[in-house]
Amino acid sequence: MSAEDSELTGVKEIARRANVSRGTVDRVIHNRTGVSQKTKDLVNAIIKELDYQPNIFARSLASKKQVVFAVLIPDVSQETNYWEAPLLGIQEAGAEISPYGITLKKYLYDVNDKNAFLEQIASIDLDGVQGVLLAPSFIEEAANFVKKLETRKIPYVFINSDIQGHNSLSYFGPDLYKSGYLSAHLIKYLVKRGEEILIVNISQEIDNEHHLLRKEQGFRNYFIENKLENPILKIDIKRTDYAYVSKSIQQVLQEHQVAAIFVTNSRVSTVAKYLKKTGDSSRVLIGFDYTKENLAFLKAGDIDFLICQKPREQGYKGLMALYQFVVHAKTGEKNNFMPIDIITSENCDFYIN
Amino acid sequence: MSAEDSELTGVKEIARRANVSRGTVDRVIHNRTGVSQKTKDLVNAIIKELDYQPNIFARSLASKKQVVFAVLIPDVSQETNYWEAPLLGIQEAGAEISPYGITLKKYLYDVNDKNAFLEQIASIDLDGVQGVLLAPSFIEEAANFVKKLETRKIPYVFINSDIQGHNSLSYFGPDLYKSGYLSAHLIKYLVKRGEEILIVNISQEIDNEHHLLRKEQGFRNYFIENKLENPILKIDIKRTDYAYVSKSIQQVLQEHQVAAIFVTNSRVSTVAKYLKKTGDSSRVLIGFDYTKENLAFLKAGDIDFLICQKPREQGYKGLMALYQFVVHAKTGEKNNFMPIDIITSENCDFYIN
DNA sequence: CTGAAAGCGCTTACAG
DNA sequence: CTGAAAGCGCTTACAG
Repeated sequence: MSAEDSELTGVKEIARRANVSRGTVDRVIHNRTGVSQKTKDLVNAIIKELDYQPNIFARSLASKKQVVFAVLIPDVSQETNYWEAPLLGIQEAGAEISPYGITLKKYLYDVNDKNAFLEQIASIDLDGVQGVLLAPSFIEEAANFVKKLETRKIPYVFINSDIQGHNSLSYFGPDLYKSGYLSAHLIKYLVKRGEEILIVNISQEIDNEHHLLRKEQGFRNYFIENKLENPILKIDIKRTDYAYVSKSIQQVLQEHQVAAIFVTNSRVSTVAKYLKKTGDSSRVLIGFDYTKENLAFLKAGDIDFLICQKPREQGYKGLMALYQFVVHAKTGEKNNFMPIDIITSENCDFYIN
Repeated sequence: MSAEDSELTGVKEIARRANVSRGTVDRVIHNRTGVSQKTKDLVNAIIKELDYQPNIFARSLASKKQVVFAVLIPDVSQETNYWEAPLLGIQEAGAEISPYGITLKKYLYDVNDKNAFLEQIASIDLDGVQGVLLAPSFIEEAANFVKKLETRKIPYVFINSDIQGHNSLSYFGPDLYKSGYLSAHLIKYLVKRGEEILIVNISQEIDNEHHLLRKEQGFRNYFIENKLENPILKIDIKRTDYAYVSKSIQQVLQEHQVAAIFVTNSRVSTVAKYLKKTGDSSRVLIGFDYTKENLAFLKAGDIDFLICQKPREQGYKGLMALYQFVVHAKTGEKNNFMPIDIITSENCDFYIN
């Protein structure tokens, strides 16, 4: 029995059937050069017929090659500790898979500095990298980078936001459209008929394909689909410092009677800070992310709702997906949208990323 | 360099230093019999000195032994599909670790039938089991079982609820006290001063150490700590069928002016069904778990809040903890309390276990 | 383009 | 109580 079983599987059996050596089978399996097309075809046919699954224990034992994954995400900044959470998830997954010979190389960049992003990309030595986990903060630049990865056949996974039309292994992050849509749903409960609503995009990078705009679109479409007639204003603020943001907000609020403000990212704390200063807390304020700044304003009642989308889990699952693919040749779902958690001052103490 | 490195590690090096064979080192590592105390001590000292970490690839390649985990949880019943979620998480983790030679054996029991629980326990062949994941639904019986596991040195992990004072490897589930506490916090917002509140425990098993009582305690303590003067009634219903539950509820509601009802488990749908039938929707109703029955009543407005505690994740993480310990000798946190998610009709469509 | 042999770091019989 | 040898299923050099 067991002798029979063992004959029916493994490189040895493939070699026996193909009448070649195990070395040659190995060459075919790993797509190495130096095998005649004829032998290659034969071996591949047998591999298929046997539904051969390599023994990953034997493989990693024999090949002392280390698998290296590059991680390209924003650094924690003074303005926000948002990226602490994905990094934590990445480190958690990294610790879990380190016994299998996987090493991480981290490339952290300033989310407000496109050049820093490009510099980090340039500093990655792709020769030694079997996979990349990245947050494509700068869309055009990230798109160029992943094109390079594709030609080199290096798999990559997006977290936090994705770039549509690219061939990533998978994506772990919000369904941007839906989070905007849900925000609108929440705000609907809190404004009266006809009251004005303000959408605020705060980012140095706002262009046609930016992901904030996909949230905005979801938000607007909720009102359209539900035939709600509240006027929707919007303002794009292209600097993130408090002075600039507060001035911009002040201006709009002077000119309009705004009942609710929807900030499309974690910068909501900057707006909250301004509103708190004016002492006017009559407006509803909704934004994103469980950062420590936002949390303080949420607890103080200056922010009404925070929408969170499992930043830790994005990092954890993103890296695991890369591992499953590279080491076990397993592919999961391509798009993995995180749940949309609604955090209020009531449940915030119990929230876990 | 590399020759030097390889000399400094592994069984081979330990054997060399101890002046014994690799076989003997192996015997010591696995605590097998047939080694003199002197040799044992010497080898152990060297293992410690070298901080020896076995190569799990080589180990599983050489030892064709399969690792088996037993999973002992309730079956999905007609009354509730709650246990679908933990099972899903367990299967997910099972698929992830199956390449490492881990097999699961599932023992599902009827949550209303203590004998079924005992029968399943009896049918587990502990000789072939390296770890157990269990939900200790029947406390005394489960306690006896884990005592047996302890004498046999088989590690076990609790999910969903734990038994205090036992030496489980870890626990993944709610902080029962806190979920009761948070429920009280929510209800506080929804009742007026002095209005009566009803606590409902529905379970065939309600005794002094039952976990529903820990929720009740958290609930009561919130009111005490915050010096709220709402009268709190409570009723223990020891059968789970609709006819019996509805009659019990009817009786209390006839005698008391109840403004809010807190059901301490997923049976809240049974209460919702009754209230819906009476056509009286003036009372606030809070309960637990994202079952399909509860969800329907939540959407219809018959249940106001559901508290959920990541049932899928409990299963997933519980099994992974067992794996990490048995295969990698890694121990994590002992108590892993799940976040307390508040589900309303607004966000229920976006909830993920 | 291909094969034969050694080796990865363990465990498993078997022999004494 | 202990050791020498073979083997797990792959990959890696080396030789031709």
